[in-house]
Amino acid sequence: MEQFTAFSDMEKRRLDQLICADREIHAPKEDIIAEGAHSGHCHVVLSGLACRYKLLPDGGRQIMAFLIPGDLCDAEIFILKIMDHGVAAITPTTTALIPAEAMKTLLRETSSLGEALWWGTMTDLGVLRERIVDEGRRSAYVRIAHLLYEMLVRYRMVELTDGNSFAFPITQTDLADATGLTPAHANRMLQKLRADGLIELRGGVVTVIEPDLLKDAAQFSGTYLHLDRAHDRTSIGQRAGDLV
Amino acid sequence: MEQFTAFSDMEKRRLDQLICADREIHAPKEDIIAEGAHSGHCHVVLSGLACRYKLLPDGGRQIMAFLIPGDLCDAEIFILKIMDHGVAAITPTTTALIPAEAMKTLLRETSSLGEALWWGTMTDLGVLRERIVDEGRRSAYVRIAHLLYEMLVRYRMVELTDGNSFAFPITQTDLADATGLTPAHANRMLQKLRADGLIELRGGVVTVIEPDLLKDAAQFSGTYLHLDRAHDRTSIGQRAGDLV
DNA sequence: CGGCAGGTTGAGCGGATTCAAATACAGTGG
DNA sequence: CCACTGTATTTGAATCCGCTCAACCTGCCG
Repeated sequence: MEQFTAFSDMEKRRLDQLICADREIHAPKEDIIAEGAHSGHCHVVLSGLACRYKLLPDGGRQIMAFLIPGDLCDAEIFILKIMDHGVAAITPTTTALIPAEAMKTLLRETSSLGEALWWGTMTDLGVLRERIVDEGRRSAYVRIAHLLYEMLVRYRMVELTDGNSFAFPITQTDLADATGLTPAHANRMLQKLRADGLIELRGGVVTVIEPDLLKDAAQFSGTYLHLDRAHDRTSIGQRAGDLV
Repeated sequence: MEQFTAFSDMEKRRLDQLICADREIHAPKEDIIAEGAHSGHCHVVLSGLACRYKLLPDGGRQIMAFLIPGDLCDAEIFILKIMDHGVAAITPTTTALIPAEAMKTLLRETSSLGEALWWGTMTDLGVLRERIVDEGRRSAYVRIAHLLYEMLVRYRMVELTDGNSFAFPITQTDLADATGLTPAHANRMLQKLRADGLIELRGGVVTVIEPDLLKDAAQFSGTYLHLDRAHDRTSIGQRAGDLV
């Protein structure tokens, strides 16, 4: 959230306080929030990797978003009765629980935090729209490239990259579920990306060998991530803004 | 927005006041807001039909959402610098302009309106996620059925249906751009829907002949529209909730 | 050592695309 | 009232991307 605006010390302290209060640890494949659930608190990912997903009548699964540290799992809990989708851990994941009440009052009191939450939600909308473009109009090869490049940018934002490498330990089945492909085809496209020398993929670590070429291959334009408001770009995760 | 919660008379008056202040009329194919733009006010659709879209380098177009009366075109204008996508009129469309300032102060003053805006945004997120499932995992036939059924429900919410008919004068090219298909194939699937006796389509008016069958064919589950909060369902557009 | 999950590979199929031409249709001006 | 024009819809045939479904391989863990 701090991408959007600088927080005052007091605001930071309040956030820390909320985050430290209560935590959960989730094992891989475990639901953090199930579809149809309504809990009294909000989950924030502190470490690990999770995903939003929906199951289909025919047994298929569609992953709609990956959640990395700093992401809010269920902002809708403020307002809506039930979750219209599930959130599951992919790797072991720790989350902080913030009471919905606390969140609501927080929004009323301070405007910085409220605006930051709006920014996060608006950015989520942008990411979803981009994914629709992906699945609607881009080829399998481009889709995978796009997903990987987007994850590189997002991991940079939270300073979880090592150069052009980042830990992204998803199975190819997950990748397929996220891109709307079959595992077999996702595999072939992944191989092509490697053969083209754009990326490397070993032991759950993605290394982008040619960021510029990958960006081109992905037809990536980062405006939808709205990093332009970053208050101090030089300090933000090795300048994620340079990638967009 | 009134789907979510009843407004007080004062709140209604304030809304009316804002909406009456300033208006725009847009011709078909005209941009209401262009990609990359940033205006100082928010657009609300009063009549007509518009769409969110993105253009692709290869000349293709992806429609990400249809906007019907009552929908907000550019909620992001509060927070974000620029639009990451465009909004264009499909039929002649009138919009009300609300100064971003007025909107911001409105949110701080009254909590009902603020929550309603959150509800609208959260619902938008849900609709986008459902579209991702659509394009990722559903066949062309199901996709078209789903889109049409969703529009039936949404038009009911704003009481713009006549029985199971509603005016939805989009071209098949638009339909194809929205579903991620080619016009030729969209046409064929549309014909199949008609041949199967599920819908009728004449002069820009969609008539759903067999709502239940269409819903099944669409694999539709309306939870993502979050109509459960409707404060007085019997009064809401011929009970749109009954369709979900 | 066996079991299992994930990754890789191949052959054949089919849904959706491409591209083209034919047809319907509404609006316009003669 | 009818040609004329441009746009939208319909149809056909060939092609291709991505799917299906199967077998096979690899590494890891008990």
